[in-house]
Amino acid sequence: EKQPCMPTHPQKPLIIKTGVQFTTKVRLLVKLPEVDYQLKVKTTFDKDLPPGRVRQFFILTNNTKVMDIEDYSNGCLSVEFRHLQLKEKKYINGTKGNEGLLSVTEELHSLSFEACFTVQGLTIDLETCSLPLVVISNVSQLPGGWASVMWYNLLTDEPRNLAFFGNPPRAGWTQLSEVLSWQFSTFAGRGLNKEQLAMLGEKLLGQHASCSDYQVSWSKFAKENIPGKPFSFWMWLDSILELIKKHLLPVWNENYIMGFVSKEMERVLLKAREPGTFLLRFSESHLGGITFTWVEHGENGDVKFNSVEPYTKNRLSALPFADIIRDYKVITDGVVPENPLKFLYPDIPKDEAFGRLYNSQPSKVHPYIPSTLIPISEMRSSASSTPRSCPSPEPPMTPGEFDMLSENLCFDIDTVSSNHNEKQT
Amino acid sequence: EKQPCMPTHPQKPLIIKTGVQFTTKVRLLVKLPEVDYQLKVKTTFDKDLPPGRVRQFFILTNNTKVMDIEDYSNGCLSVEFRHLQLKEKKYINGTKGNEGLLSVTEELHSLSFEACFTVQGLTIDLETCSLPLVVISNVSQLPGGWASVMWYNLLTDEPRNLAFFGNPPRAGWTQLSEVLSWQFSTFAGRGLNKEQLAMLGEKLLGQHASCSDYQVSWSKFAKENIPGKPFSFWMWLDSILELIKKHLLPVWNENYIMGFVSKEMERVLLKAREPGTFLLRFSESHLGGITFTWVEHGENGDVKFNSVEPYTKNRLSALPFADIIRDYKVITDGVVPENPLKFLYPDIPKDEAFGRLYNSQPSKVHPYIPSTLIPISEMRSSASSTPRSCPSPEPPMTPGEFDMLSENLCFDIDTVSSNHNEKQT
DNA sequence: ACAGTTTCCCGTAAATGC
DNA sequence: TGCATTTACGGGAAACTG
Repeated sequence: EKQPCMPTHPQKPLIIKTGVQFTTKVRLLVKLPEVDYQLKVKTTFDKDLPPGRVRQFFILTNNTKVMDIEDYSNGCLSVEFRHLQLKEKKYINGTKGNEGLLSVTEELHSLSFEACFTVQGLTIDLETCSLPLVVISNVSQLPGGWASVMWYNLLTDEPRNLAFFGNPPRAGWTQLSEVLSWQFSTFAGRGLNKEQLAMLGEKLLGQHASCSDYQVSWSKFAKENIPGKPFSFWMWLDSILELIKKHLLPVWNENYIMGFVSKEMERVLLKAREPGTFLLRFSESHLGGITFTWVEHGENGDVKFNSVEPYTKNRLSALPFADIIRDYKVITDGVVPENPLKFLYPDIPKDEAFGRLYNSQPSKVHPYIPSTLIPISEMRSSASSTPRSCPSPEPPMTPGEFDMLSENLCFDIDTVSSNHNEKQT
Repeated sequence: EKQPCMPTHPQKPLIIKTGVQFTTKVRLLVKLPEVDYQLKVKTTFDKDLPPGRVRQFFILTNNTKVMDIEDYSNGCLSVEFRHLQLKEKKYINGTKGNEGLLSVTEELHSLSFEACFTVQGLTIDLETCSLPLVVISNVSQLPGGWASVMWYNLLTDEPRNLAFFGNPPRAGWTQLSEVLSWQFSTFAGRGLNKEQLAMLGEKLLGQHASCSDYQVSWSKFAKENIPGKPFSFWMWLDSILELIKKHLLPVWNENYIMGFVSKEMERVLLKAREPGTFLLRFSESHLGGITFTWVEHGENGDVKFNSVEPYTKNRLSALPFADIIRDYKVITDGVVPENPLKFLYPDIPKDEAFGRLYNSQPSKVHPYIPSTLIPISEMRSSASSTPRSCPSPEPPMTPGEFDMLSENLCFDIDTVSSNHNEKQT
């Protein structure tokens, strides 16, 4: 009879952090014949949960409230609990929650609502409970918790299977990829296209990607590390989602970030384009990084690809990404800085694509000269001995002003580790 | 008989933040004849403080402990309270603490210790209490609280005058300047020299600075805003101290930051030096900023001074200050970037002074090209029409790549507001 | 409306537990 | 010892409260 709405973390329902306030609301779906007395509702966390195996929590703050008539709806009774807060139960005896089998973000909990009332001499007990909840103690556990919520909702319709992660089912790639795209459309405003999803599928499934609908295990999705990397597939993907949310929203929504593209595909795409054509791609080797790769032609006709060291949230909070693209310079042999980025793949002039997104920061602090940061890469001219385009008589750059690149890299070489994700579609 | 040690905030004793743990220790200075029973000590916060006028706090956690023999000292009894935590008492009736007269950082509180024991049928009560304490609820109040602690310690020897800020005495500039220098030597490792203190004195006292020992009021020191600025003298000075602690420690300790020097004095000093001579100075107009000013000679023999927009903690956490000095470039008319900083005042070659402090960040992320940020200012050539030093046939900087400075400033002009701090020593 | 003050809580670092 | 998890709390921002 009741329909429990759910507690919230910022935009992530069903995840509750200990010590942080959350809100929940219950509505009585039947109208009561007599409402001449107060109907109290009590919420209990982890009710009837047997001790052992998992942690248990309780509601720190006031957990009883009186139902009231909703003014805006059709007059049914409802109650909203606010400022609820969770704390872990500590056991005196040895039984410590979370015994190794499941990680804390795989533990499922629940919030129960109880009410008892009497109508015409008849005592009626009402009880209902929430969908499974994940309890975390630090925001660093939010990605793991959200992975659990996604997997549960994707793969079961049961309202309360708290043992779900004892033996979690696999997910078909088709349905999983849909969920992944939803994440991006929900949290970043634009979902993933076929090509992007294909790259993710390959990364996750390796050679099985060609199968019509390979089943992905929970472990492969969120628990095992990607071979050769210290993070799981979902951790990696979520770090990118966070990067977009905080630093790349307009660029992402304009569809200027190809993002998920293998290094091989990147080359195939750029090879035939004008020199100075670049594309934007998320780092596969580090969490939450974005890089650009551009193509150059040496005078002996060979094609060179360069990728800049990925920008992470720290760098991007010092300088917005569009400004990085606008101002990026390469200095070769300490001579003349030049911006190698000319056309966004396939052939959009850089300023045409990013012009509206540049942050013109005039910063009129009167007696001072405005100053801004500029991203620069320094390279030695390669073995192919590029001639100096402007051998100025007195070099404007003092030699030794920068630490020289210890090595010049003309070709972008894949890491040597044997991961499954270096295939080409 | 007891000697109370004091609770701590990071390096700032006598200031306690609500909800944050603190520690205190009491020692019994006389040896007891019989110690065959446990001697309990109880701590009470704001004991005997009459309600009204000021906020009152209490200790949330366990406040009673048994004294123990100190193993390392001469066997006297002592007890250390850890994990103490403060919370404000809320009154049901209208009496709300802090009634307008004093700001919360001027309220003085105290921590009391009580013990009661019986020797040979004689009951003895022991009680002692701490020096006055300031209670804050957010770190943003720490500077204000520390100002109070300094003023109290500077101007009274009373152990417990909680009404001190009801009518705070003035401080002689001589003793105050000593305290200010101590702040820098304690928290930044190097104190202030005569010239720096003279500039501060002038800033605080205006024309009175010449008086042999002008008295500074508490209000002028920490409460009133500096004329024309939205912050008090101490807030300004403390913001600089924080900037040094977090971002400028080595540079400050090498004595490379003149820091406190008026804009007039700056010019006098730089005027006679080589072009490219620069000095480092803290911003007077903004909290926690540092700038450099360098001198240039126009070809018509005139002397020009340029000051860069001050760097604040945000910028400095993107790029360390020494690297800013190393890499700073000025672009005139979008042509050729040049670093105008050559000699640290009076005549130390830049790299000789700062060489050891540069952060060479090779950042060997293999397949990528390292990238770093560089601070740049862009200027139009001035009305005196500086000829282009290198009119390259194909300008390497694309025109319009930066937002142009709306105005070129040859002379650094003081703000027009009538503050007292624009005098010359 | 507003300024002084407190609360809230993310995100990093440190502590803790296993 | 190392990893998983929790605790601590600075710091920015929102909420509070006269």
